[in-house]
Amino acid sequence: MSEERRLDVLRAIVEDYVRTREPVGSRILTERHKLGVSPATVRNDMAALEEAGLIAQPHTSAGRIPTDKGYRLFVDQLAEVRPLTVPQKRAIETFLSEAVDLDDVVARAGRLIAQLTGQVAVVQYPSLRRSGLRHLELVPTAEGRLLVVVITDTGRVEQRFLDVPVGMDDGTLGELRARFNAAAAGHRLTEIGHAFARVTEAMPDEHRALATAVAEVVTAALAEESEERIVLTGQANLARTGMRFEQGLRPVLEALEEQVVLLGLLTDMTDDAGVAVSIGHENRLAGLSETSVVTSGYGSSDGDTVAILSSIGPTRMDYPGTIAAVRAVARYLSRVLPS
Amino acid sequence: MSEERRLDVLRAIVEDYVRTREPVGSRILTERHKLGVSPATVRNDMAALEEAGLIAQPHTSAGRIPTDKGYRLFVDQLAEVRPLTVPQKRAIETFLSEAVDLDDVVARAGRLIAQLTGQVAVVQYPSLRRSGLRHLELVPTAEGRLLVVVITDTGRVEQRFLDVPVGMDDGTLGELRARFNAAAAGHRLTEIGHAFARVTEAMPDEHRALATAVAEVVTAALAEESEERIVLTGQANLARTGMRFEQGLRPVLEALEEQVVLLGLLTDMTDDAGVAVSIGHENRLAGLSETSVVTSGYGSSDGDTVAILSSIGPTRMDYPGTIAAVRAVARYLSRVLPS
DNA sequence: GATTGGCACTCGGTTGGCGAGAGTGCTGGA
DNA sequence: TCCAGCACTCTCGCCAACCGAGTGCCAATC
Repeated sequence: MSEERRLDVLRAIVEDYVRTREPVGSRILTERHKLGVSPATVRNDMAALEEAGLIAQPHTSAGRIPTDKGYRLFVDQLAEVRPLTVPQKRAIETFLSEAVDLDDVVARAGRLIAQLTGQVAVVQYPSLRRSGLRHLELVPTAEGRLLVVVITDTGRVEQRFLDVPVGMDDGTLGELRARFNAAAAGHRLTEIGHAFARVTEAMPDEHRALATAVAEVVTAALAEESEERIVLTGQANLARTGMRFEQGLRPVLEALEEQVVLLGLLTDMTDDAGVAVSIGHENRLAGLSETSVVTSGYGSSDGDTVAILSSIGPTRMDYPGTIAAVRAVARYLSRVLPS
Repeated sequence: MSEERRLDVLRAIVEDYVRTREPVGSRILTERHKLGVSPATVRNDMAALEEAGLIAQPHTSAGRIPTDKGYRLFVDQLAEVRPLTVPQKRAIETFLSEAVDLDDVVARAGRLIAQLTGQVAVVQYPSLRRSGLRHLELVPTAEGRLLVVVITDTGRVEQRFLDVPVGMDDGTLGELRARFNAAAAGHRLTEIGHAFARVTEAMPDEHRALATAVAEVVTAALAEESEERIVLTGQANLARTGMRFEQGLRPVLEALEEQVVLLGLLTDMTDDAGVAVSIGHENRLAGLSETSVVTSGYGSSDGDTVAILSSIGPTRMDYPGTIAAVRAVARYLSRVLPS
């Protein structure tokens, strides 16, 4: 009993099931794939594969479908890389380069992945970690409310509201802004705290509280780690024919709305710059136990993974195609994004 | 045949159908509502209502369900306002006031509406129209790429990428930034164009092109009308039991992803500061023909509608409750947002 | 020993028929 | 104008029977 042929059978099962979405039996298998053996032989192999936990049958007298473990083996050893077509690549490049600002780049990347894979795309924004302060702006809004705008040297912009005690005037604000900006110029995050402290100390007593509050907000914004935003695209794809889940769409949609948890899942998965795949129950999120997640970090110039983009679909997904799409978009993204 | 009772019957049908989600017949109607007449009489009224196109029966020998026209009449004349409970109001207030920045306010408003109505919330961001320039920042990113950050005096922040010819240095950028900021100070949008023109003219020849490009991007960003972003929340609610649509979720999800069209729908609907309801086929979007949209603008201090928030659910929705929720959140939002 | 053909068995899905229940429209009487 | 009664219609759920696909096993063959 050839071990190699058994894997051929597994590959055939996965490919057929992904395509037809129906349990595949021994007869059809021999008809559609040139295995060179009879159905009976395939049946024996199938029995062995089932013994190994790689395939299962939904009920007696139905064909076999791959288990999570089966998909795992397929992805790790059996799947062949299927590069995108040249037109596809070109489309990615032009579409991304037309982006008008940072948010737009991210949104477009999401749309690309959703389109290419026919699934849901999840893109996680660059985080602020290790950012320096480029500029600080203070904008009074409603009474007693101040909008603090922080621009980092990586090009990220953060906004924060601040409740301020009454009795501040434009002049004070202008002075405060000028001093903070001067103090922060060229400093890294770690040093900004000290620089700001010196500024607040130098302020006249009546404005000290305000200055401290602003300093706090700014450093908090810079240090904030959870300030990673998530963008979802292509949720309509969930309703496409063939996206049927045993448990229905509900757990999936709910899981996708749990942005914080989702974020954790993505960051945990993405080990380095490569593409990672998490299959079915491998996902910690219960709602995603019928789905697989394909992620890739896109790195900054210094090799660190600053953000993640991914595609989520049923475990019965086209893994080679999805992996190729995610990887391609990630690569182009690394090129376009600010270092 | 009393006209008044006929409307009572319609109201009873709408309320019952919304609650039970099942066609309602004459017998049950007389049992659950104190109409003071017999089923037979109700049947006559029902026949009249059906004649008027206000109700319909899915098939013979089934109860009646309201038509779009029936819902319209219900909303316009029959529905009683049902104010939120005090705890609900308090929850809205605290939750919104905890927002940390502008994006957060919008996100929280969406979550509130989704939660309160159990439907999908759509929030449209403030547009930039008529904004003045507060500050301009230029951040070099990847080679040949410049990030232009525009902060308006309404507290909105916009980012744009700009491809620049090689051969610019930090000094030039700094000077450019300083000059533009000085030129824009205190000017309204209409005047900024002229101010910028003077700046570019005054620049040395070798930097004139760069200056012109920046000026263009900034004015474009300020003038941009389509720069209205949309945030969706609570899509998981679509999968809740009882959100069944004849045509399935697909057209709905697809319509929700068509952000541009959706935006058009919302802006068309929202006439002024009040709450507007669009029912079923009244929506121009075919995908939303089984849904109703409840919108409210939230206004700036000068009374203009700057943005819109809305709740989308099946035509068979709890109109009084949804209207109350949307209106309440809109009101609190107007209070918190920058003028 | 691996492979194969044959065969009995299992089981899910489909079809068709039947009865119950709900609701209507209509008619005649109060 | 309202109401009670009655015949009619249609959907839904249920049950039984049937069909087909697929399996597992066994004995024969290469």
